[in-house]
Amino acid sequence: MSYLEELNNAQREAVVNTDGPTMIVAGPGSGKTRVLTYRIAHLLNQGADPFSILALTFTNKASEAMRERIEKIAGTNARNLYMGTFHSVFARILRVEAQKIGYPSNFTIYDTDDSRSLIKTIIKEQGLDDKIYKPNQIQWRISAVKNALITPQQYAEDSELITEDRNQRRPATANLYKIYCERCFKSGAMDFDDLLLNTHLILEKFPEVLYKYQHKFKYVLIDEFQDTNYLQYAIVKKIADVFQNITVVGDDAQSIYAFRGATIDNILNFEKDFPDLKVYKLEQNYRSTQNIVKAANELIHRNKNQLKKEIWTENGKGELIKIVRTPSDNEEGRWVADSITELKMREHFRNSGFAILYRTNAQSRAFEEALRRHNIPYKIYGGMSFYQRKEIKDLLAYLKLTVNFYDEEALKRIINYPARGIGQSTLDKIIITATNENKRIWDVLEEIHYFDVPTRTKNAIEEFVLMIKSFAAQSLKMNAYDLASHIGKTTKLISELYNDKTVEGVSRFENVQELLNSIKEFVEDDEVQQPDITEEGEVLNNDKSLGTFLQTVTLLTGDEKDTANQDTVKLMTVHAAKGLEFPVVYVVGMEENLFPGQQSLYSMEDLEEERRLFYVAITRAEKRLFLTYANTRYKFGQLNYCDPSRFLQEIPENVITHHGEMKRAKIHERTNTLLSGLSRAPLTKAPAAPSSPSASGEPFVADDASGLQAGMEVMHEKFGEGKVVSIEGVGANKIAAIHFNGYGIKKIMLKFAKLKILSGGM
DNA sequence: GTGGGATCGGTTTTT
DNA sequence: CCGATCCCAC
Repeated sequence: MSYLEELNNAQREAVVNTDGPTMIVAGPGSGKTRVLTYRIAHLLNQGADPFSILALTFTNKASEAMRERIEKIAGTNARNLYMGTFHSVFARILRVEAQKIGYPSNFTIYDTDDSRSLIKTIIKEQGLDDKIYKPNQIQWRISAVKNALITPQQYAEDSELITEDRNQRRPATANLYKIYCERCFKSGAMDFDDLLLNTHLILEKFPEVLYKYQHKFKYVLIDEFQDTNYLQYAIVKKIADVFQNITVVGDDAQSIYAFRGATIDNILNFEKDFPDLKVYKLEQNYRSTQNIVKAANELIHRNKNQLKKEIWTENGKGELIKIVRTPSDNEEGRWVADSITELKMREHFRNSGFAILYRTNAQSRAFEEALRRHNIPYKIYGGMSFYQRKEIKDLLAYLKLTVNFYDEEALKRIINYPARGIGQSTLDKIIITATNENKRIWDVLEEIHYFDVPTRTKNAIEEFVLMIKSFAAQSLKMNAYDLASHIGKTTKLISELYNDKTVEGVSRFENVQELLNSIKEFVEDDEVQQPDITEEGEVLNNDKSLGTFLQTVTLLTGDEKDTANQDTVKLMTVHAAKGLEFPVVYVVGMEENLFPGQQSLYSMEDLEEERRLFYVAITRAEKRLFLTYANTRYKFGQLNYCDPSRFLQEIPENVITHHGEMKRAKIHERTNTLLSGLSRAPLTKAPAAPSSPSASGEPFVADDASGLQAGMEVMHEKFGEGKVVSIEGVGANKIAAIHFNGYGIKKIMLKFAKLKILSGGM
């Protein structure tokens, strides 16, 4: 067992004691992934059946990496592990079991966009105002209650939830939730939460199914346990109940998904639910320099909510952490690109040794531009994923509809794309008919000859139905790749893109080709995997069917290509960087209101989560760490002044060095210049109007540029004294805004010299 | 039913 | 600044 010799004592203990409930608490850089992979490999080497091992991760990236590493040690057996993200593993199980609760095994998976679109539709159908019932917020709420295992019925009877909704002036939320669930069910569709929820439901309702999986999975292992939510834990707890061979690996200090329901309670409950558990602590850090480890420790100790832990390292002190101030976001980008160039020359780092980490995806732009100008190859993770692009979703929608006629979202997307004369009003009528007769949209389409519709439209619809049915018939004879190409041709989808010679058009065309390629790969991949078989004897999950492909693809977030091996600088959010490490790390945008984000400044819990996030960010670095911030930053195309992040002050002085000091006075000078320039700037299109601020909150209309002065008076009147902390410049449509800093942030806006209070602060 | 121009509103983070 | 949406002319 040569691989065991690569481990230190604590790691080895955690690898070889494979039985019984186990918790491995592993600090950043402590070889957590290695321990987990070796533990699984060890199980296999000791003769465990790979099909009896369930290993759950959070990202596809993590599970791919782990499978590869296990394969190196334990051979091709690793391919048969039941391993993947929670969502993909449960989707696989549901493919076998979903029929028990009335879903087809070919159920569609709705991604976030599909589900939001459905919610939007429902809100409109119910005649509700989408300014009050904001689809995003409703979606968030539905997701939250699903993960708390609250059914629509329970929601409607829960006085606390009802009161909350009433206070938010959204009393119909419970009803929306109910309708949303019904519509998903009717469409044969599950959203991301449903994959968990329905798995849980089936295990609870059907003891024989529970029995089956309890005995199938003799070993259960969970990575990043601190990020599991209540529902996920409830499921694995059930499954592991018989053999009790459950291993969780995690670090409460790296819990950064509370916003989506992850809870520390799972760690505490775990100790309660499995009282005789063994705990292994991995605290030695092999990744970072002493300076970085020290900064991380001091920082995280400021959090009250934490299990006491201290990471340490035998590595050298290393370079000091460099804090960098730049005048603007663009110069921040330029500085980082310069720095990368210099380090590559002087110290021979590879491109792939660098990572630029930011808080929000929107920040990537400046770095992209600078890197491109410096001819440094880079790769951006996250942002708009490949599978969210319009052209991809369009083709996928055809495929989805072919597999599942009832998929409402897919249907709505492509019934008139490319245009075939079935417009919005026709579709509206059909949907109303379907709702009234309690049918599905597809049923109405199929029976369109019974309804009163203009002949032209009728023909168009009949032709459409016929086309989709013919695709479905062909799907039985063709493989997924041939079918997809056939569909692309028949629908003119591909030729439409091919004829578009704009830059975007060409890239869309290429994207579709890439999708076809990936389907081809999927079809030709002859990796053997033991199939799942239903009680009815149906063979599932080893086929190359379109249905399997579609379910897999929806759960894929980004490009799972082997980009890790390419020699490129990596750009990503801090969230996406979890589990990764780089010799040189730039954590950028270290500004108050950005990192920590402004929503987190008013709650202790949220601020602590931001701090854990920052902890994750800096512990990605092996040798060099740069923390940069800009004095000014564009937001919605408008200039803002920024303060350095409080987190910068939480790093001990003796491990940092500064670069690019800018005098405070100078900043104020610039602020004032802007201010005076603004008040002199003539604002066009000023409507004639009364000139006194109204107390009712009605927009106050000023007649000219003096509106700015008037605006400040309104501010004082409404909010009391405050100082101007930033000004957003006069943009394309003459917007000016003042940020006030009294208790919180107050903001007003001058628009066509019309004054409006946009947000009242906290 | 379609396409163009004006207007409004919005930024966490992921499966 | 950028995309979604609304409104209007064909």
